[in-house]
Amino acid sequence: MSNLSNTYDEILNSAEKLIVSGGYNGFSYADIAAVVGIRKASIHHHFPSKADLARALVARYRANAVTGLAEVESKFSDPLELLKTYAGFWAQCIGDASRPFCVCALLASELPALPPEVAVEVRAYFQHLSGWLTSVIERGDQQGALVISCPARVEAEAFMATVHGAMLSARAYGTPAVFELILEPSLQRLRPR
Amino acid sequence: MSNLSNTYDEILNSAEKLIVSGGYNGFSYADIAAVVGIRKASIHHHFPSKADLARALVARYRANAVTGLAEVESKFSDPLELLKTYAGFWAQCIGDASRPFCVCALLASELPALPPEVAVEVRAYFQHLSGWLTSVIERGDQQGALVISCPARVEAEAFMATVHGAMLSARAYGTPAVFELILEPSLQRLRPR
DNA sequence: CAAAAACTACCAACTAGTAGGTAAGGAACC
DNA sequence: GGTTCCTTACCTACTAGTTGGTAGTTTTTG
Repeated sequence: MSNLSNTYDEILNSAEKLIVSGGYNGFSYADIAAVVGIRKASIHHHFPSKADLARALVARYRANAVTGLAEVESKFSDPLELLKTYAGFWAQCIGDASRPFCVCALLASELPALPPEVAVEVRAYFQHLSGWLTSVIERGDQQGALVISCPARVEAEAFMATVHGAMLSARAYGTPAVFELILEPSLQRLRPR
Repeated sequence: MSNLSNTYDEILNSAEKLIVSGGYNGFSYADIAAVVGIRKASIHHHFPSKADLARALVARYRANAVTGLAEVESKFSDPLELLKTYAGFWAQCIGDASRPFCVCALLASELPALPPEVAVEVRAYFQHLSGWLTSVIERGDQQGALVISCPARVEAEAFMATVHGAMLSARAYGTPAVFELILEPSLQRLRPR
């Protein structure tokens, strides 16, 4: 019986918003307390240290990604459709500003300054995502549903990098549309003629 | 008569190192003071506020990029060689850990939390780099020295995004080699057969 | 000398984190 | 049914240390 609006999750939700906009050092217990409507000390009850909070946050984020990707895979079987859906998810998140950046992409950029237990979670996210993309692309290649020009693993790493770089550009320019602009040719290249 | 080891530049140099590892909120005047060997207050003599320091830092970074790209362009005329040199520059920086990340790519990720005057500089860096890449690719296309599959501007944005995303992946995995792994097919695709 | 660049000595605000207390809700026991 | 006991979740009040920034003074230097 998980409560939809329990304090634990509300803390993680507001921390996620804050972290997405300013990174690990860009939020404080005081910030979260103000948003959630409790006192600073009460956050320590749920998350003894800031590193605990961030670790839990990234772990939840990663778990959601794992189930999310699995769900997409159960809905579509065409590999190109899978990649399009993944890219489309972010295009929408960035477009409507509901989730304008990937938590793990942001944290990866400041990885050397992160508590080790958080860094481990971030790395695991990258590994899972790249693994998923590799398997999709590999299958697409075998089925002839995708045209690849280098090993599936490399194609997958390049695709993931393009997605993250496109996020960065969209944020830098302040124009969400540039994300789709960049992704379009990447997807086009994989389409069989 | 610019002094090679004046305090002003030393402050910027150490700030750059610190910012590259932990972002805008990942460094403090105290950190810089410890590295440079002066007192905190002396930094305020050169840079009244932290935003001033960061703005000056990114402005210098951007100016170096502008002259650096112009220099590369005066050494090579082949468009593909130019792109390879740019990518190779970062491959080396990441490989020998001398400059493991682009200051502006990092700051772009936390753009919403940046002082506006810093954000402006970051945006200008992106615009210049993407403009340079566009002109190189456009020329390559006209000369037949490059094979492009979408408008030069789009190709340029995609190339820049790939570079930044590859940086992120190299940092996330902790393996510099992944940067070159990702860039290689991007360059290969542009090569005429 | 005068300007530049450093210094000492502060400050208020904020940082993560701690100590100790209170109120509410069950479960266990008689 | 009432009492005891433990747990959860919050609170107030505090700590030690850090943050960016200021005022005023001394040293260095062209």
